[in-house]
Amino acid sequence: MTPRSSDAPAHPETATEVLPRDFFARPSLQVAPDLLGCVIVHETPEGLVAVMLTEVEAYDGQNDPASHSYRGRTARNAVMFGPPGHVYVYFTYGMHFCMNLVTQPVHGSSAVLLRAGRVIAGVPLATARRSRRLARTIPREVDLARGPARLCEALAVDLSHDGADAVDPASPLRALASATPVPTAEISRGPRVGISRAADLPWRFWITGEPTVSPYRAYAARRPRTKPVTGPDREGGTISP
DNA sequence: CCGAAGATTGCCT
DNA sequence: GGCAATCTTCGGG
Repeated sequence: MTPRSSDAPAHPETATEVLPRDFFARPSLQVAPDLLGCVIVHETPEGLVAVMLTEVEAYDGQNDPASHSYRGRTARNAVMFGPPGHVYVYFTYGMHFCMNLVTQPVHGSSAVLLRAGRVIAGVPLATARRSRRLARTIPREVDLARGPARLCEALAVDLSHDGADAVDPASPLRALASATPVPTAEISRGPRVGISRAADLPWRFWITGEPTVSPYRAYAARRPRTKPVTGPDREGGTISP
């Protein structure tokens, strides 16, 4: 790890220790609100980015129709069937990553989706990462990790991190305890965002009034894609590889 | 095998 | 507010 000349933390907001594995060895509905105020740190050759979690969602495995593991184990969701404290990352919409932290496998597999956070270290790096994708928008600081795919991009988390152990102190990607726990009175809860099944369950938790919390969007079915061209082949011939 | 949905986001009207 | 982008994964035929 990084050598320090004294015991004084160089960055107070990133000096807390990793959460104990037991923290995650509980049902998702208990872990989720407790994750608010906790910090995800990712150290890469580019530098360090830390995000304080402000919005999360609980998924309850095979007891939850909205969970990726509802219908059992597959190659994609295998990590959720493993030990708690590990990272489950999935790829969606052909372009986005979302990250979860695995919890107690009471119902076969469970996890908490990290929906949003506030970047508390490495703002310039997070801004640079986000800016790469944006053609006509300059990201505001509060938007850097506002939404699950943005959070992953700000932290440079992708499929290569699927299965990473977030409670290993030596891991570049770690989940740290909250320096100042969020009082229960400041936590709001409501329905999860963008899911079609079990859409009414209030399993989304966020810090009340936090500007980094993503806007709620109800599930909206996408209309069928325009059908492939049927008609004569305009190329009129074969195309050599 | 193939069709369709998807724990989203950004940009345009 | 609407819709395209973009492709993996899953489940049904």
